Amino acid sequence: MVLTDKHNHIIEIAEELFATKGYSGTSIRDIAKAANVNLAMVSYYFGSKEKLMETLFKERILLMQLKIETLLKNETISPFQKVEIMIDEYISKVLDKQAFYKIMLCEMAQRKNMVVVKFIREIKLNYANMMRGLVEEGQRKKIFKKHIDIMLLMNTMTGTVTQMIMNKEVYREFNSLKKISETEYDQRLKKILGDHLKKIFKTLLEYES
Amino acid sequence: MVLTDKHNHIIEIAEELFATKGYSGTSIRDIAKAANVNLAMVSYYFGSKEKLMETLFKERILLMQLKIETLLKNETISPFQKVEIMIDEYISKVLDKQAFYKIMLCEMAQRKNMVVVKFIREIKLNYANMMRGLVEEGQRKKIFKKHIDIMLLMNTMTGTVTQMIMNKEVYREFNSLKKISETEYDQRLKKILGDHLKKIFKTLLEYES
DNA sequence: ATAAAAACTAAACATTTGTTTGATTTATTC
DNA sequence: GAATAAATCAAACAAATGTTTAGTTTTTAT
Repeated sequence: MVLTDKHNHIIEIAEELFATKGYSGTSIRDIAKAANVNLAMVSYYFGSKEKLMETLFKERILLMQLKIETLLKNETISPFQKVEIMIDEYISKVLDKQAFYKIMLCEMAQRKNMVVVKFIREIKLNYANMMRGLVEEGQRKKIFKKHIDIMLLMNTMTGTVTQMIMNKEVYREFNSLKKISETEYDQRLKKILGDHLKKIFKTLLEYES
Repeated sequence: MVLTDKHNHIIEIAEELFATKGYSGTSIRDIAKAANVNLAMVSYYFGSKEKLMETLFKERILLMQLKIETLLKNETISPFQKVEIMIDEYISKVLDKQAFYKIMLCEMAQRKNMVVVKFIREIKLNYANMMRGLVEEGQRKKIFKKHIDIMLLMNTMTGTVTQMIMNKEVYREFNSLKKISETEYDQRLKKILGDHLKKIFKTLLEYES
């Protein structure tokens, strides 16, 4: 299925609405109105609401994949530096596609659409396998500890980032950051999260020196 | 509003359905059928679907509050031991009410019902303030570092636990734990999460010795 | 320029939705 | 035990839902 500009436009609108109102809470009429297209066009383009959701996931999944094959082979960078790069890349991706991440989170809880569940599984395994590659390299070089629970580590990363995005308002209020703009806050968040997660990963991965 | 056994029964059924199908994805007919009561009874008892959701939150919020006032005053326990107790208590609560946590997570993303949003804010602030009490004690006693980002720390805790619950299947497959039962897995999870989070909190809170 | 295909539209379709009604049964009160 | 209140029920209600239809306009290909 080749996606035109119109396809992508509808997908983007749907993404925003699904994130804020949920999949079931968003009607095709909502999407059509917000996207400024005729009601029938959504079914015409995607077949059904369900298929629209699946297409959305199929599209976004590509953007979400961590691509660090070349990074893995690079011998001039230390294993932990690679981990740091991976963390930064992950944070950037999520901050860039916050709406999609919210949808993914809800769909993870409510395993209703099996196609979607499969996609999420795919992302999770991609992350974990990527991480496994990095960890094993560090272990071979005797820099990283043995017996690392890779997926637990990944879940600390994804969970922390997710919670910080979901709890923006409370965080900003708790830390008196109400004044700064959303984009400036996101910029700060990137740094805060990066530093925080790198510190955690360092202590859990590297041998004490 | 005094809740009878019938109220609580409907709430429990609704909790399970909301968690697996989402609020909008669950109809009053679904709830009535699963709870084995007449369709009209749900509106009769709670007024509306929305009010049912709000009652559910009002009920669960009480169970979720971390109660460590007495713990805080206890002078025979070290600050970090108190943190450990708080972590364990949190994990127990979440594992005990997984369905509710899933609902909370989705409602956090889709801030549709303002009453619910207010309740979630309340929980978050309760956690953060509790933690602040613990951290400040440790800082006064020169055991904990200065400049702790309390809510970031809390979000690492809540996020890690949430992700481990949401990704059970993937985690079990990735670690070849398909054989063991759900309850046995939850038991293991409790220990794994506890150890993991305590290690993280230790390095982020305490001065290196 | 014309025929065929694709894009688009308004209207209609059958279900499903949350909620209410009005009647009936059960429980409580005096 | 009669009167009142509460609980329960089947049925009905209007509104909203996803999808389809049948007709129109626009684009493409020859």
